Amino acid sequence: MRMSQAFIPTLREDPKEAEVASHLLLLRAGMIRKLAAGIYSVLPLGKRVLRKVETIIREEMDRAGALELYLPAVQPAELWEESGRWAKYGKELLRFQDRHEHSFCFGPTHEEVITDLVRHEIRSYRDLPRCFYQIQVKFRDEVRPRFGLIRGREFIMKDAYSFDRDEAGAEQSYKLMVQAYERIFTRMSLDFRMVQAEAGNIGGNFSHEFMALADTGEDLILFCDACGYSASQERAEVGKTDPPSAGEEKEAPRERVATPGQRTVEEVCGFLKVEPRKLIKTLIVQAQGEPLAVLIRGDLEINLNKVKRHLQADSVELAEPETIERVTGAPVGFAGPVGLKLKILADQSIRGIARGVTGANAADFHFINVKVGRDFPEPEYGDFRLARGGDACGKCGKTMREMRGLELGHTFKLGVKYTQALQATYLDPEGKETLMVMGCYGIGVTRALAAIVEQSHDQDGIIFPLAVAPYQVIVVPVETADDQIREKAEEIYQKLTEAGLEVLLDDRSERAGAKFKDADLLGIPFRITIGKRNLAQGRVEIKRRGEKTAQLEPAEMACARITELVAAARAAEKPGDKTIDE
RNA sequence: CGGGGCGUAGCGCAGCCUGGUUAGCGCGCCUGCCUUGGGCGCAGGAGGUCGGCGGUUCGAAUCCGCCCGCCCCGACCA
Repeated sequence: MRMSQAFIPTLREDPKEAEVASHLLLLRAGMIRKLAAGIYSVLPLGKRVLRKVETIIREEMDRAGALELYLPAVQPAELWEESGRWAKYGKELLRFQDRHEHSFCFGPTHEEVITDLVRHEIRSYRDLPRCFYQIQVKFRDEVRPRFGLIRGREFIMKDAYSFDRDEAGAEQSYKLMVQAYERIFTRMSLDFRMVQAEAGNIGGNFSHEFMALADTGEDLILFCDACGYSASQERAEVGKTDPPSAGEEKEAPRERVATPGQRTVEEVCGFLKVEPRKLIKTLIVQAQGEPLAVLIRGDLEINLNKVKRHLQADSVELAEPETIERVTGAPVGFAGPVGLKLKILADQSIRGIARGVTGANAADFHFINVKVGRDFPEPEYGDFRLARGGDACGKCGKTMREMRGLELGHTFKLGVKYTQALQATYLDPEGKETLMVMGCYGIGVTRALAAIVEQSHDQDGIIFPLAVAPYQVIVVPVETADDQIREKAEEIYQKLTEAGLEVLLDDRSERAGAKFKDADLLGIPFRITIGKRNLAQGRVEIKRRGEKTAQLEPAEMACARITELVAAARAAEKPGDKTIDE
């Protein structure tokens, strides 16, 4: 492609709306433009990259035996009512009506539609297993779209759905997808980790996230270097830690002290001059409407997912102030376990506290010197805390590290959640109606593009991995007015293109500096520079984007050399088959 | 939804507090010359509902009210 014919509106200055690298550089490189909050146009250069990302995904999904199809983006409300999600999904679901006043939504995901299709079309065990996928635009009306393509409202997603005869088959399908995912992200040269995850809105009983490591990532991931355990913060289990104060301090009689207006951990600690870790924080939660108390050390945060899992409840949320007042007899901020007539769960962190501080279940009063087991019965212990770096690993007890991550993909073992709701059954060999067992697997395609840029850029712009670069080579004639230079550039451009490479020829009559700046900004992996002095000696310059120095090559060797370099770089990016089978 | 910030030319900004000819600057864009190894120089030029509506005033980009949009933090979330 000749740059004079292309449409690559690069920006010299930073658009003020962009703060993170991927957003900024994709805008500056002329790959995307914003239409509205969280809604972007993808320009030709960006589209080329996106297509490459999609191609990698297609190749690996096909290799895993998944079948590509295309499902409607506009979906009838009835289907969502059948699965129960019309009521449950909330405001993220964009709903609207057609001219007949029938309700529809713009699909944020496609479990309902695919399950509907499959229940009508698959009747026999002979037709199973099957895995379908599509690459398509989704819409989720996010509360807060941000960071450009990282969290858009409209975005492109690859979603796949597997249907199996039984749990064992579903596990096999899941494994296949996980392997495909590892190959996909490896081929994109992404630095990623697969972590255990919470299933969230999609549901199901088992799930992993694929996280690109990035400081701008919105999620925290926890790792254990010792045993390899890795999980999202929402999910990460924390091992038993030593009792924080047992043995250190003698017990003392419990006392009721006035703490007027001191509600938060911070306030109470300031007022009573104690460390947050001496506090026993008492949270009133509701599990399916049923109130109960959860205790946790004052310096820690609770993870309601863990409470939910422990109780095997469908929903667990913090109680409303009215409920708290009703069950504790005190306004918010003064709840405590002493004398509380509720089921009490406790995080391991409060085990053995001998002189703790708790609310007194009375306005403006706290207890000090509270001893667990003496002043209130030993509660039901569990792991309910939000994991942080430095916490003990839930598997081996060694210390975990935390890192920021950007969710690229999410895999779920759904079980029969949707097949049951929509009655997707098949006849087994004995002629018995049986529910299909389902899995679903998503990849944020547009987000993957953002993640690649996030992980691979420098001061000057993007550094695209070869596999997804919009063009592999950019040919830069330094003086377009010079016939010799122009002709040589033209010749190299033609030859490389004929050799099957994707080449951009900067035939604009810009100055060298401007061309170099743009070439760097766009992140094209290889640059061939043709200048007067070198050409006089029959040489041209070859430079790899991201490397400081360039190599001089005889002009007639340039094409062969580039072809060689591209092939070598391509090979280096390929996933080794070995790394996949762990 | 809570907190903070912003909306003036394609992009980045000044002007607003303290109302007053024709609303400025840099970059980009167009024309010409010059130049050509890291966004060069010179000359000329085009481009504006000052986010919208309403109000105050002789007069509003500027003051007041309402609304809309965007960005950041938080809550939330695949």
